[in-house]
Amino acid sequence: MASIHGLAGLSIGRLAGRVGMSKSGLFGHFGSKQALQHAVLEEVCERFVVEVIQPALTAATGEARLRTLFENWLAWDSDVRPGGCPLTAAANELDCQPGPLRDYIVSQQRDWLNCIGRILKKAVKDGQFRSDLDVEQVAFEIHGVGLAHHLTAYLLSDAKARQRALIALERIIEQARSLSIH
Amino acid sequence: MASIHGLAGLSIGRLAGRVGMSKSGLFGHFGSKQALQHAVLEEVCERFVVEVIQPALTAATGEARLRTLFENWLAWDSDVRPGGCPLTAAANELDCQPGPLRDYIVSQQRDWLNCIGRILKKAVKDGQFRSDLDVEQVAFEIHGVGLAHHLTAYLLSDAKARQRALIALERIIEQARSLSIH
DNA sequence: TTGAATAAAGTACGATCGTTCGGTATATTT
DNA sequence: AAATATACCGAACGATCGTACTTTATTCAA
Repeated sequence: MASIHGLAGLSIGRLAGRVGMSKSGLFGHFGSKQALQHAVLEEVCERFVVEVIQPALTAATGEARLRTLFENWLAWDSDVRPGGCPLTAAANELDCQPGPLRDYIVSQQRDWLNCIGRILKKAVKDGQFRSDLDVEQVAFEIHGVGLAHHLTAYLLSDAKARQRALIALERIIEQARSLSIH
Repeated sequence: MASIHGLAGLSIGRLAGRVGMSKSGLFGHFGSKQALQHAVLEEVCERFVVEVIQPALTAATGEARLRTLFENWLAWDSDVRPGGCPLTAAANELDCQPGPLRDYIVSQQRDWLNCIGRILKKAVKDGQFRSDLDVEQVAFEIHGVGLAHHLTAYLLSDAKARQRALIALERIIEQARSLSIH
């Protein structure tokens, strides 16, 4: 519900109806709407770690791990959830609404970029990627590919979204591998 | 208001208060909330064309035009509007809510990608970019860089967002210029 | 000068929002 | 067995939502 209607559109009454409870019965478990929203975000983040990050950490390091992580991300984004990644939706919804919810999303977003960054650094250390690679820059670009995938798949309903995203990643990897041209 | 609180959070009462009118007085001009939301989107699109696309069409064609378009886009995204590009926000908000509003956003988004695509094609025809360039793929990637810029600037409040986006564009251009490596 | 059209305001409606309160089962502890 | 905590419900609150109806100014054409 949060991924479709947004965190603000996730109303307690409708949610209670969906799970077969009364409004006040559901409300009692959280105490406030903001606490419910926070709980939703925490739950989604936990699942994200389990479904996207952890399986990638068991894969080989460096380039292969990066590829696995990215493919897991695409699968996560287009899998069961009817509205696409709820974190991307929340990030866009809250990007200019200060408060604890936004703070939480910001920290999670930073963690995500750092996660990509760490994998890239390992690939540099292992000599797969060139030594002068701007890791944060590449993480920024990979993140952008994921966002484009989200919109292309869900807004434009374009079946080629996944393929486009994979090609874009390969292009980024290829350029991270080769020596810089000046 | 739409860029901060979303199109759903743009309430007629609050908007009327902001412009110093009564709720019903403002309502009379539109007839329904959906018509108001549609009018907002149309107004934003019109401004987007005037501020981003049109000035780029007067610049030189091909690569230079692409650069100008992209820089105009970044400026538009980070300029006056307190919540960043309202179209990106609306696209994310409506991506899974069928209806005329979503249809409108979809068509505008397609126009935008086609606009980028046409400029790329001209650059290919002029020999600036390689002849076997996958134009739609590059448009996809450029779009992704813009989305990453939006989130990096507004959610992460990262001052380097603009620089990151410009570097990413240069990388894409560089790769569109060189011959493909197989 | 009269009449029609328009713009704005005021009021009110039913719905839904988040939230509070009081009561009633069911579990758990003592 | 008694006491206590927990889970849930129904009802209600004040606020706000989008929308409709009525009325009062203002503008403009006949």
